Amino acid sequence: MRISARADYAVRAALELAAAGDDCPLKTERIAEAQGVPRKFLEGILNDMRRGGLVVSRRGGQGGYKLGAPPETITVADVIRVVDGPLVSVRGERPPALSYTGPAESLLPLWIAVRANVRAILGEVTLADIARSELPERVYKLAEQPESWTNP
Amino acid sequence: MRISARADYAVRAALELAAAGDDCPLKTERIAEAQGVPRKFLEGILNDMRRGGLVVSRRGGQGGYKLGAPPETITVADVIRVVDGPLVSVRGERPPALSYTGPAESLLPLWIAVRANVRAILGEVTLADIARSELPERVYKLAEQPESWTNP
DNA sequence: TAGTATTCCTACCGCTTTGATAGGGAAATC
DNA sequence: GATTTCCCTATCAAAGCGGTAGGAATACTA
Repeated sequence: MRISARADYAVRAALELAAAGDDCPLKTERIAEAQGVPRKFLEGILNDMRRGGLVVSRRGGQGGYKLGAPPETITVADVIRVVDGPLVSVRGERPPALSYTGPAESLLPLWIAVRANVRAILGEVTLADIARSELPERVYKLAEQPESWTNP
Repeated sequence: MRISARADYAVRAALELAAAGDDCPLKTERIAEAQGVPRKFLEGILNDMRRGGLVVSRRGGQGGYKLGAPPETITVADVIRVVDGPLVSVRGERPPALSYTGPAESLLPLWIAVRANVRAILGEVTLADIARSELPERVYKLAEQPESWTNP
C-alpha cells in the first residue's frame, strides 16, 4: 500500500496554497522551490487539481494558483482521489467489486475494514488541520504512540 | 493505496492452507483451482512465502504446502510483508524516512497515523480469524457500517 | 532402482504505471 | 506589444506488475 509521489506532491502543494491564503496566488515555480519537487512534474499535478476543481488558476503577470475552496473543507482524501483515483483498491478494483469463496469469504469484510480505517484518517483531516499543525485528537493520539514509528 | 494481486493471492492461498490443517499438505494445483488464480503465478508466490518462512513445502508424491506456524499466529500483515515488502510506503520510502518543511511539516505524523491504522487491522487479524469467519469485534464493527461499503 | 509427482529455479514477456522532461501555444497583465 | 504565467501534447527511461515457459532438483512409490 503505497502513497505515490504524485499524491505526496499534490498534498504538499495544496498545503502551500492553504498557508498562502486566498488572496495571494502562488506560481508553480514558488511551490516547487518551497517543497523541493520538480517544477515540470508539479505543473502537471496542479493541472489535474484544477480539472478536479480543487484549485483555481490565473495566467499572466500576477497569476498562479489558489485553493478552490476553504482549506477547512478540503480533506487529504479529496486531494489523493483527484490525482490518483480511488483511495484504496485491491487488484485495481474497489473492494465492493470483489468476491471470494471458501475460507477466503471473510476477506472482503477485511478489506472493507481497512478502507474504512484509512478513510477515518485521510477523509477527516483537512488541509487547514495540517497547515496549522493541529491534527484531530484521534489522529494525533495515533501518531503519538512510539510503536507507530517503529518499522516491523 | 492498492493491495496487489500478489498480496491478495498470497492471503487466499494461506487461508486455504489454514483451512486444510497441518497434516494435509495442499499442492499448488489444488489451491489454484480452489481460489481461481493462475497456477504458475501462484507457484512463484508460494515460493516467496516459503523463503519467508510462512509455509513449508515437500516435493514429490504426497508433497505440497502447509503453514509453517499455527494460523492463529500469522497475521495478514505478515503475509503481505513477505510477498510485497513494507505494508505502507510513501514514494517508495517508509514513513519514518521522510522529512517535510513549512506548512507540510505535520504531513509526517499524518502518514504515520495512516500506517498505524492500517496495522491496527492487518496486523491484528490472523489467518485463523478469517478462515473461521470470526473477525475481531473492532474489525467487524468497521465492516458492518453501511457507509464503509459506499464508494465516494 | 526406475518412474512419477511435485516443488524449485531462471528467464522471459508484454503491458501499464511512474516519475520526469521538452517545447511551444494561449491567455492575462503591465 | 512585451512579458509572464498557465496550459497542452508529446516523449522518455525505468520500474513494477501480472503472467508464462521450460526444465532441474528432489521426494515418494513400486
